[in-house]
Amino acid sequence: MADTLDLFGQSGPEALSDGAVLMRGFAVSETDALITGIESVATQAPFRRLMTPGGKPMSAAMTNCGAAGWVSDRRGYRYEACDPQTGRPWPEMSDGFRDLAVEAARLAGFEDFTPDACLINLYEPGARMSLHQDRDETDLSQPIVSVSLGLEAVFLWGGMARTDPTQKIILRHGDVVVFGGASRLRFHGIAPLKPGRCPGIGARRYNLTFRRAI
DNA sequence: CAGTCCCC
DNA sequence: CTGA
Repeated sequence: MADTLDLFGQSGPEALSDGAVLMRGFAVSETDALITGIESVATQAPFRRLMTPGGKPMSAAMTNCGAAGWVSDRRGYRYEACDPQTGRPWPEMSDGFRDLAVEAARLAGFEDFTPDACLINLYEPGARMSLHQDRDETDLSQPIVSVSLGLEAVFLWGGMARTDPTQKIILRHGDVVVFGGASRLRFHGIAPLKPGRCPGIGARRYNLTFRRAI
């Protein structure tokens, strides 16, 4: 069974912790549509490096699609219906994006995922994301679905306290991580991206994170 | 008060 | 520092 799936670059869901599941290669067959979708979003809402509340630019660039988009500036973190840079609503979340996220959540044991936000992070070599929690969403009973595309990255999977030890997990093109339940508020991050190049995508990693924000 | 997704 |  596992061998058959492995022929297609996939394997069964793998538990990272209580409520957190890694599905290797789950999104590989959707690569072309996902990349096209990201490029379409980026033409309407360009990637930009947000400021942290402390006033420093993040190293990963971000954009969003869906009814709500995550933003950060000197006033804090929040979700906004419109892109502050253009004043227009964030681009629609396509059915293809939504269906992929809902199906991944379902396979991970979360039946009623209704995402309204997709944050798209663009990492270039050297970019990172320090340990943080996703806690700006209203309904913490809904999971986060994270899709990795392009260059591989070292995912830091921590605990409920910032100082808890972290597990290092290599996330490759097409891998999907779902975390919810007891793991919904775990600290997590991304180690500085190593240089490299991915066919068709280049020296970049995209990360799509689907959330129920409002 | 709590939060602090930054330091390439 | 900001915003609940």
